[in-house]
Amino acid sequence: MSNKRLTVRQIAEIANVSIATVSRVSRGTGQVSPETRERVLRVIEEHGYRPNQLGRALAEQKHGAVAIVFPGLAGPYFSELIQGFEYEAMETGASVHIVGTHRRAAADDDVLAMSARVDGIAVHGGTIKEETLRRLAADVPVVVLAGRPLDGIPAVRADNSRVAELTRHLLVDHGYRRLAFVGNPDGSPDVTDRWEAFRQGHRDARVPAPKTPVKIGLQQSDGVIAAGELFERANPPRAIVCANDETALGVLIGALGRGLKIPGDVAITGFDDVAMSSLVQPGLTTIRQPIRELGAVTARLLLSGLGEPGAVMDTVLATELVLRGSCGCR
Amino acid sequence: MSNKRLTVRQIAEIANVSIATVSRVSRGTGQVSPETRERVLRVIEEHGYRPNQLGRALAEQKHGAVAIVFPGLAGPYFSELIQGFEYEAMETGASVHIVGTHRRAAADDDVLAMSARVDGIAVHGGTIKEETLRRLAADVPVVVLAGRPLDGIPAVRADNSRVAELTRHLLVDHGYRRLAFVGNPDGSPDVTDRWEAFRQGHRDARVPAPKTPVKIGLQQSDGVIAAGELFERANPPRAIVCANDETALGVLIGALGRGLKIPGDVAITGFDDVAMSSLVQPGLTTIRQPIRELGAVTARLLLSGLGEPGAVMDTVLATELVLRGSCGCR
DNA sequence: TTGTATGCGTTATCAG
DNA sequence: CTGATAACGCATACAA
Repeated sequence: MSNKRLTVRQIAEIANVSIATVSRVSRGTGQVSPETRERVLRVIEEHGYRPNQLGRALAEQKHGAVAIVFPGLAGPYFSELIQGFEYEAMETGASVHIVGTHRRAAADDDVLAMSARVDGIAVHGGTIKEETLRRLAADVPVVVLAGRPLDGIPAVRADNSRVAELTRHLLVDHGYRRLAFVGNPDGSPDVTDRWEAFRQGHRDARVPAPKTPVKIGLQQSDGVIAAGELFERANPPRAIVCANDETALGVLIGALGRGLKIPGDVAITGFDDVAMSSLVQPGLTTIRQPIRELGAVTARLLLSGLGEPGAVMDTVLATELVLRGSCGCR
Repeated sequence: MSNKRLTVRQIAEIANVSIATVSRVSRGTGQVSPETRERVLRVIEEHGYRPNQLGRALAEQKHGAVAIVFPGLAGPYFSELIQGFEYEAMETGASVHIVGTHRRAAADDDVLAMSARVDGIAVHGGTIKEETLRRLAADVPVVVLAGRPLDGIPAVRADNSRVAELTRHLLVDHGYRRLAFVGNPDGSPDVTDRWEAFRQGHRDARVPAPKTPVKIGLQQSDGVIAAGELFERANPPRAIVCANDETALGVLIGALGRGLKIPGDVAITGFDDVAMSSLVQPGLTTIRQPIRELGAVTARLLLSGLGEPGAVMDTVLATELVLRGSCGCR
């Protein structure tokens, strides 16, 4: 186990060339005569030589790695996001550190420490304090993912304002009253935007909006818990707008478990359009955001060398309203 | 942005000492006189000096990082597993690379490339070929997570055999016949073990077992799809044993959506005991495995320097049968 | 086209 | 207790 690998020097000696030539051959840069290249290549192949990442990193003054920071990893949203990010990063040969803060106390310090190990960091909105974000950006290139630009830090996000359109659809097209919003705006820029759009939709339709959202997390289990609260009310809501599909599915499961009819007794909508949303009965009305693309764009931005004047500071990706059965359509 | 950090040399110059002394002070090793230490410490503090990770890594000949390789990141199972692993790794100051293979073609190569960047790799069962695993283990310490030991490679896993007990419970205590197993044994050691235990349970109860499982993935959406297939059969199963909770929840949602009664029309069981399982109506009967602990034990093993003679080759963590409403209990 | 020599930032050894 | 100095493995400007 753990055989000692050979170094440039040893390969150079065996192939009877200088270490410079070995380096040139192994990384394909500079001019090398065909015969020499052939010979060196054979030795490299034969001994399974691969340049030591540590030495290379030090010489090149770069880690060849980037990091992406999340609140947690649960659910298909993060999975998709990471896939998009990871794939794009791999393309350029960079490896990816994934940091889940899991609302740990030391999370901010961990992220700061991470800055010493990577060439850039993507930070998901709502994971670390703004102050920490600023300090981080002083050490290393940073992109905010699913949040707003801050000072010189660029952001990549989806168009959450479409929730206003969805809300208007429920109020006007279906004529529902007594809507509820499920999701906690505190600490999540996405949820904040969606809650605001929910209220905007009410204003557009000239219907008074609820004063407070049902503050709860973004996982499916949170949705079940929210359902428990909402359906026990004396005057339960006619329609429930959830901050994401996961909670919407949780609410839907809670409703189904109570024998409620959807959308007959209650309409439910989400945000994301994850795989489950088109599979449940009835299908979940939601807003599709290009999650994978979000991750990919973030990675590209991070790896394209930020900070030049005239750089893109805010990238907002389009979203799309997807009408299925759970809102009352069809 | 990206201010250039100071080096040992500059700190040494400012503090009027040698770089050796700065190193000693900054890492707290060796003997330094109180006055000198004080002075150097002040300079370090003042200039916010932190040793460059690249230089340190090269000098110490270690990366200070470990990796954990997964098939995908979807679902609470992986989230929990990673949390357990990450927390334990952070304790020792190591950072964590998370690699999702996402059934990519180049996954094996990516994992191999990863070996040049870390001090150890935990590989989840069913992610890469055995051959790749062996080559990997030649380069770097490896632990198999949720799989079986291979050659010299140790494994950490949960006791899947308890599925036999669960199966027996359904067959004997509840007297169900026509059970189905949902999950694809190919490529997942855990599912293989559970499928085998399912058959063992039938043998124990002297009931003929189904010849084939419903081969499908481990996500909730796969469960919904499985439900579609199972409930369309001319002779649908009386009880469904799922390879994990996610698929079980998917099946349950599919059943609920069709208006089926659980457990009246069909009993459903899972494996894992994720948060959702105690929240759905009826509660999901399942087998609890200590997911977080699984991750933690793996990290500890990986960081404790493997490979000595007499090392632990196989760690099997206990699981527990959790009876709720979905199997017919209560 | 090829080789020599230097730098990258630390840690660690060995004299003093 | 402190300081020179040698690794660590690679990339690259500069010479030949």
